[in-house]
Amino acid sequence: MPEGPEIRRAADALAAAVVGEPLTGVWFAFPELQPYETELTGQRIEKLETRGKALLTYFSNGRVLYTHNQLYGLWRIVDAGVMPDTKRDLRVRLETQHRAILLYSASDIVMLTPDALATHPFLQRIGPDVLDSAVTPEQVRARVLSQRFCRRRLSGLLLDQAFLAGLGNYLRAEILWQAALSPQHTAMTLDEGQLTALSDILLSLPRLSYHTRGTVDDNHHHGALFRFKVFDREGKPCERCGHPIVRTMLSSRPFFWCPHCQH
DNA sequence: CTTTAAACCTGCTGGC
DNA sequence: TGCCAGCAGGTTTAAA
Repeated sequence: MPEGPEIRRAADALAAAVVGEPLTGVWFAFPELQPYETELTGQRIEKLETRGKALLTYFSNGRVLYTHNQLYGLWRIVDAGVMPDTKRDLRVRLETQHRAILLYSASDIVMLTPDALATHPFLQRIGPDVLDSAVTPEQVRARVLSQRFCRRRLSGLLLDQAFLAGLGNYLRAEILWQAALSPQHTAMTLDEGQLTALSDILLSLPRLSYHTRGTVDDNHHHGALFRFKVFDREGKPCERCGHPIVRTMLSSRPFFWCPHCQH
């Protein structure tokens, strides 16, 4: 159940485990990927990168594996030869001499080439990645105000990967709380101060989550350093004003906020 | 054009 | 204990 920071964390851990080592075993569950098992064996994983919530695994023969965890995908790292017991369905296994990386449950897995990345239906459509250090608050501000997005309510806008890639449902709630904004705003109803705060927090909060290890640790257990202020805290007191956090549905997703101090 | 709803996908939780 | 409905931190598509 990952958003941008959790996917990037997973990518970091996977890279540390297998990048640069020759692949001694390659296994795919999906029939359309099985033809690649032979050609990838002996190759190396050169790097793993994230684009929003998508993860790209680059192989030394020029292939690129696109994976998206959606709600339920799970990457794991194990010692070579180990097959952990789980009820989940294994989809990808990439093994080196010492370590193997396993992808469970994900249903959105495609083999591409670097040239094909630009035309992938998801990658071609997503906006700037909030974890891309080249993206600045000024750029975000301009994007919020652009003709394309300025009429969208923040409740839906922040979930739209075409606006900014990597945000998800917990970040939506946490960002709007941090900016003290109602989800009903559009860019056109924000004053200068609100606009500046929002543009800043849209980047700083995902980056904080990433740098504080996200909401789950590298073994996908809860208890990491990033603490929710509103998400999943219905009824608990708002840390800013003491009034109870409210749960509602927005854009067909659970939304948590403090109606008393988010305006 | 924007927003909402439903579908798809898979795993987990809770109620009966 | 077993089964099923409903839900989830996602995305796409259709409908309103």
